[in-house]
Amino acid sequence: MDGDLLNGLNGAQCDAVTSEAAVLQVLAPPGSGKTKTLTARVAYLIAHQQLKPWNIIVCTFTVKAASEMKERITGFVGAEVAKQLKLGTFHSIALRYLKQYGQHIGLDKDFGIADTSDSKAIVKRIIKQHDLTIDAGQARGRISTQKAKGIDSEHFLSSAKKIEQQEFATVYRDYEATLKASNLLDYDDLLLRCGFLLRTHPQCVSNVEALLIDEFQDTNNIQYDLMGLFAQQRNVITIVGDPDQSIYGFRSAEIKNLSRMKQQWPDTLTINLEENYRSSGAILHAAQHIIEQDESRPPKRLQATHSLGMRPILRKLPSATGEAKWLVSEVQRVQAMTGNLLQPNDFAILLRSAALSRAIESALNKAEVPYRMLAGTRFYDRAEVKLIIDYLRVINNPDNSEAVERIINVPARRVGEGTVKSLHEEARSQGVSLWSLVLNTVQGRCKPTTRVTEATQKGLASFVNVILSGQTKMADSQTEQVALVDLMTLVLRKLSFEAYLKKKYAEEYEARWANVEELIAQATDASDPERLRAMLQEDALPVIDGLEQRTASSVEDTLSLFLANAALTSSSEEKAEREGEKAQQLTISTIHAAKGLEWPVVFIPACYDGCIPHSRADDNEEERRLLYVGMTRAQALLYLSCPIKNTQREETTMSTFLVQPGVAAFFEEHGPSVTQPGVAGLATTLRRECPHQSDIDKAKQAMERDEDNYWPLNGEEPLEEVARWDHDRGTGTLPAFGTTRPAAVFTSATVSMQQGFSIASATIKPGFVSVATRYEELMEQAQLQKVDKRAQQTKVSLASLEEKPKGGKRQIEGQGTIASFFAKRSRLEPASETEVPSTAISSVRPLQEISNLQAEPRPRTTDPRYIQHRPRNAPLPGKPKGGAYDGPKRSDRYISLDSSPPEAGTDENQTSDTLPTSDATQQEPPAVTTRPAPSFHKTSMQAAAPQRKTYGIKRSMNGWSNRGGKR
DNA sequence: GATTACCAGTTTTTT
DNA sequence: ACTGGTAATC
Repeated sequence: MDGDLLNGLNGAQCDAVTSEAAVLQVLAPPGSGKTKTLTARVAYLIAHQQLKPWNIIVCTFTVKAASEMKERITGFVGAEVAKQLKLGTFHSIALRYLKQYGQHIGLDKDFGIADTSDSKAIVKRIIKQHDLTIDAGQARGRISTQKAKGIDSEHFLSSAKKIEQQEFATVYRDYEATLKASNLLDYDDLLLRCGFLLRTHPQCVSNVEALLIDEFQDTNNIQYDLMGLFAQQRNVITIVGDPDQSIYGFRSAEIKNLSRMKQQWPDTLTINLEENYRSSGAILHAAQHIIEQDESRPPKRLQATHSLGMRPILRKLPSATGEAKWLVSEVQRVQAMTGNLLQPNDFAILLRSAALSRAIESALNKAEVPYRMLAGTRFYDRAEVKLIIDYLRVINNPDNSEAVERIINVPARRVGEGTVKSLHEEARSQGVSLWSLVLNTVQGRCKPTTRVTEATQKGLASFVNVILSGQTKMADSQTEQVALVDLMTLVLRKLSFEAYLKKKYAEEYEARWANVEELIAQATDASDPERLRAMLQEDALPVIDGLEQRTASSVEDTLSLFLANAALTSSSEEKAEREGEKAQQLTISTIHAAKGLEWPVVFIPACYDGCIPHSRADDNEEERRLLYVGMTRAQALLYLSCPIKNTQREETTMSTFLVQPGVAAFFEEHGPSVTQPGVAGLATTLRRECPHQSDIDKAKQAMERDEDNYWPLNGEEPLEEVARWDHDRGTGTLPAFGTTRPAAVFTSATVSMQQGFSIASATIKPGFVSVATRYEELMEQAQLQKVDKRAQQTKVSLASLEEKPKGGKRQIEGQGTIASFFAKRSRLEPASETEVPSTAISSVRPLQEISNLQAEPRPRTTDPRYIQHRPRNAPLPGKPKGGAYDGPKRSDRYISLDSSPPEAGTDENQTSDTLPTSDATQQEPPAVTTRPAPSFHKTSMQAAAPQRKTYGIKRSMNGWSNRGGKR
């Protein structure tokens, strides 16, 4: 037994699993087997301490973490036992307690859950009603924060002084009143009320023998309280967490809870896990370097167990679209060059915000790379599903005015916004719900002051009819057997829902209807008495003597349970995941949603200031941790990239986290050359079988290029793109280089690999180098570069400090950053046997200082293979110097399409302040000077260019929200 | 004449 | 998906 359980665990993990300590903290960095340890401990508690699974509570923060945890525990103890555990998100566990014991604190058993849209609508209405000036979104956030801190609306009211606070107090109070009137609890209420229940009725948790919490660094104060309350009987608590991965501060997570826990239970045992089993050494070192920028953070050990592997990549690209194209080409290249060792499933693209997916989706679609969205819009939030759910909610509880308002005119019934507002207001002043006013109007019992046209009256009647027949059906269920699914089909039929979808979504209709079918399937599932019993049992809390417990009996109960679960789950995702296993597809996700997961290859695009760190974030440390979390998802290959222009075509500055001293040393500036030993190293890191050389060769054949050498390193447009621009417009006479130029060969090379170690030279390093030695080297190298760069760095950061406000004359700052970034680059020269960066730097330096007439501190990589890709580095023969070259920095001054380049004088004046240089032209590499003049119009063209390229994909569709269940 | 329906442009992260 | 503006409609 022990053998099985502890198999494959290291010493520290074993200690954690078998610890006799009552209160245990396991602090574990990414990839150290945190979840594995937690699941093994659950199994251990059951097997060795004879705890009953139904007396164990396991809490996670996200739905995905919960299902992952369940899966892994099932692996240990089998499905039967796993099912008996009380496992779920904090919210779902709180929900179970409230559904089953809520009557003890005066909670109606049919309470619904106010989801985000409900609370938003309520707050908005209150603000409008009182003519307040505060922002609805902000107010909502503040309500949540106040609740999380445990300050209720009354308490807040008494302490409010300023007008602005008074306003907020009003909103808060009315919001609470509205929830109460509609019999709703919001997300925070679930936790708060559960806390209240357990405080006043500790018997509810008298059975609990152990509590385990995953990702503890994300707990907020209420959740912390709940922890103590859940465990109040025996105080047996195990938590795992990592302060470095705390990324939910916006949800009031408190890292301090870790130390608070130690104070509350002084005998808390802390075990640190230090070994990372996930990522290659190079990835880990880079991530570690970034997280250590936070100086307030206590130093922590993180031991790599894998070999160094390939250095992460930090790539510059011209634009979001360019970045997306490059990204896709790298996916394809790496896949081919590794002889299909890597499949689409092995790639993930992690984003700071979901909206960034657009360009990437286009590129993936165009290249026909299959992909899926992880945690896009939750299933129950998809418009068509939500609509049906809302109908059911109203049938279940017509006093939910927010839900009524959302569905009253969908499908269109000629009941417009104005009418609804007015009716709502009237209902409020009469002290009745919107529904009863509408009902009375339709049935002729009252005449509203609101003007209602004949058509509108008819529309209202048909709405009332749907709801009433639904309610009748439910009432019938007392006498005959009516299932949940019957109710749903009734609603669908009454609404002619299929026809409605067809009309509204046209060609997208199928995917929409598929979602509805999925919903029907779920309802069918819940309607099957057998399945229903199983589900209820799984949710059921153990019966406790002398404590009254409610259980679902009627359809009504089933419905309200179903709806409550719908508000908390994203259950179709499991299904999507299962399907996802069959079909190979790449993953796109937000970094937040990717927490706890891992992939062999990870891309993190859009690494610029304003995105990471996000411009609206108020805690930059948290943003840094977010980047850290993203980076540590990668097992073997990590790509960060930064378009030099954002989606609004403004110039960007690379993320502050990535321009800090020493960072550049950890990255390559382009994708790796994948060699045979490199593939072997990858295979080792991923613990997979190495593909045959013949497979690699075969895959290579199909590739247009086998190196990441199409996009210039400095982030400018590739020559071919520029040529195409000109050609399309009929003004250019290119191309100087064929579009199918043979791929360049990395002679002086960079990331060649041997036995999993990256070596900065093509010269293959003989013999074995220990991880430790390599690490030393790397650190030394970083150190050297740090010293070397201090000077430039100060310059740059000063510049960027000054330029904090956006807009204006960005170019100086931007160029400074770019220049310094490239100045840091050192490994492009063939290094000596033992890679000594400082040498490399000095050998590169002279060339870097060369500048052309433009006086642009453009990066000067010495690598000849890139020279031909830098069309716009040279002064343009016989033409004014501004032109095509000054794209980004002038973009704000060119709005319309302008075919003549800017006056030379202006440009010179402007740039000469920054960096006066003279003789650069002569030293320009020959390859460049022979190149014909490219476009002058890039900047203005871009500004005037059609807003979007659609690539034949409907752009109206925000894939993020729709893709989830389809295909 | 007022309302409703449709179209175009922008979006932090999650229960 | 949400907002705000304009065209179409009772």
